[in-house]
Amino acid sequence: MAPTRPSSSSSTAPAGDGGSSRATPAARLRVQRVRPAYRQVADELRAQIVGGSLGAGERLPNEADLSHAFGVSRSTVREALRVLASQHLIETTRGVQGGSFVAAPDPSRVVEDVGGALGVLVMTPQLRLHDLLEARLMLEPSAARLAAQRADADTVEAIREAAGAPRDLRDPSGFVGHLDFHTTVLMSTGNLMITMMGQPVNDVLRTRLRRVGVEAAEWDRVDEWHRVIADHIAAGEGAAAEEAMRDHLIALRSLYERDGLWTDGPTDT
Amino acid sequence: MAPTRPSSSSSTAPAGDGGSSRATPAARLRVQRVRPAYRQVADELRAQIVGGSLGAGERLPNEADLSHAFGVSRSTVREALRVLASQHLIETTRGVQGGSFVAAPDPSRVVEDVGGALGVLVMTPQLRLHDLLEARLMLEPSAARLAAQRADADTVEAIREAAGAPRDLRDPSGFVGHLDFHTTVLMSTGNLMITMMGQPVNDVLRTRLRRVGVEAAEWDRVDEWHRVIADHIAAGEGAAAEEAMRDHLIALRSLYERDGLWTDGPTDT
DNA sequence: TACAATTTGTCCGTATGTATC
DNA sequence: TGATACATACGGACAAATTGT
Repeated sequence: MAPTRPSSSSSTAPAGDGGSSRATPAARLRVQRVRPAYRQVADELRAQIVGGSLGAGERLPNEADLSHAFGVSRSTVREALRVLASQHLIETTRGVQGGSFVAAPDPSRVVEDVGGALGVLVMTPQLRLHDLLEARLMLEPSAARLAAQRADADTVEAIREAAGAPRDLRDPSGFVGHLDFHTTVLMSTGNLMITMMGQPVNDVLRTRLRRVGVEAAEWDRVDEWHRVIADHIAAGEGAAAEEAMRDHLIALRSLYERDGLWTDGPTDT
Repeated sequence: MAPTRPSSSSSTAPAGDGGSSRATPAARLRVQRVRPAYRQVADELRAQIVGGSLGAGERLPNEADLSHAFGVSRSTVREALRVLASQHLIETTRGVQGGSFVAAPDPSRVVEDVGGALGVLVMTPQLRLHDLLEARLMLEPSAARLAAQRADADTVEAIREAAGAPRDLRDPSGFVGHLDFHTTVLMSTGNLMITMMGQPVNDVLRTRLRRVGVEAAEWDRVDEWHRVIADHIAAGEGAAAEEAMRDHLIALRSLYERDGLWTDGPTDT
């Protein structure tokens, strides 16, 4: 609470009073560019949020009060709030009872953001399809082993459902169902960090990979592999599950890396 | 180019013209909350960027033109631009020749963002220290094996330097140097995706973990382990590097999980 | 059902800082 | 030394959404 001014130790001369007196000649050396006011406000509020001074669910002062407290205009406060909102640190609603509230940490939003960032990075010289598949090949076999060691009745059922759900291969949801098996395995480790590592890759593959050119028989083999892996996990056979997942991903990799499996943009094509 | 209006098919009645005519009674059922104009503008521009319609380095129209093109005010455009800038999709500079430019995809920014998001997630019931260490234990041994298989002269030198750099244990930079070895191993895989998976964890451990209570002799053993791993990687002994890294991380885990190694906030305490 | 209160959303006009030429 | 073109910031006003009376 009680937000402090962004800079300006003098209380009689609010920072950013339309036009102010900053512009000291020392700044001409371009040692460092002044950070805009909206950034300073955003940084200050972010520090209060991540520092625990503002707890999850807590309500921020309204925009008018914030603008007065920071000595900036309401427009500037709003730009700062937009930054925080786009980082999922606050959520804003309208109306009486509305306002800006500190958002609860949400892993799924992190996964979404990373997936989005991956979408613009992938297919550049820096990040190729092969890198994604190789990274997945590093994580998911170990995840399958861990899942086998820890699976209880509920997770086993979820994995079996993800592996065995019947689907029409011509239906787009079929492809989604396919990768949802891998997602389920990640989550079955009971380790959120492992899910957050692996899921963005799966998301990018799901949204940017074409299904054209893949024979139905190949998809049947994918299904069969999933069932085998699910059986190993259900039986608690960690080493076997790891091996089966590795073999499966290697086969998938050669399937994916055939030409024409990529789209330029999202799946709309 | 040629951005379209956010909604409002009628060209004679710009959306958000101070007061407008929307407010159809059908909306009273709260089927869906209307998205604010700044959000629609941001989404439209984002679609143009990720869709390739606006290439990296390309310049967006200035704020006045954008406000005219979208039929909204400059303030609304600015809020949209703040959202895109905070997602590292654009960069804005002032002055003539300035403006908003489509940013080049930058993996390091993704790593920073994920690290920041991890910082607010960690130490909640959803994500514990043990999860981070376990996830690292899954990734880095395999990464060490891959690094050994691929290391050329330059990367070997970098790894040796990260492992053998002398440091004062009482100096904070010593701790940084310690985890930089693990970062170097990740990067030595030549696979950016693996680095992006593992580095945020290392960042969080570096910024939020205390060094107090750790004996100097234990740090010496950490150094020794790093040297052993570096030797295996330099010799191209993948299996040995993987084993050594695994043993090292297991030992580190028991070291980290002792009481009192966590700080509530960033390292300032 | 109607009305009031509160808060965000959006607009406009204006002024200033900043970088380039 | 200007002149230009851009982002940055201000302040005030009104519209829209939500909740309560």
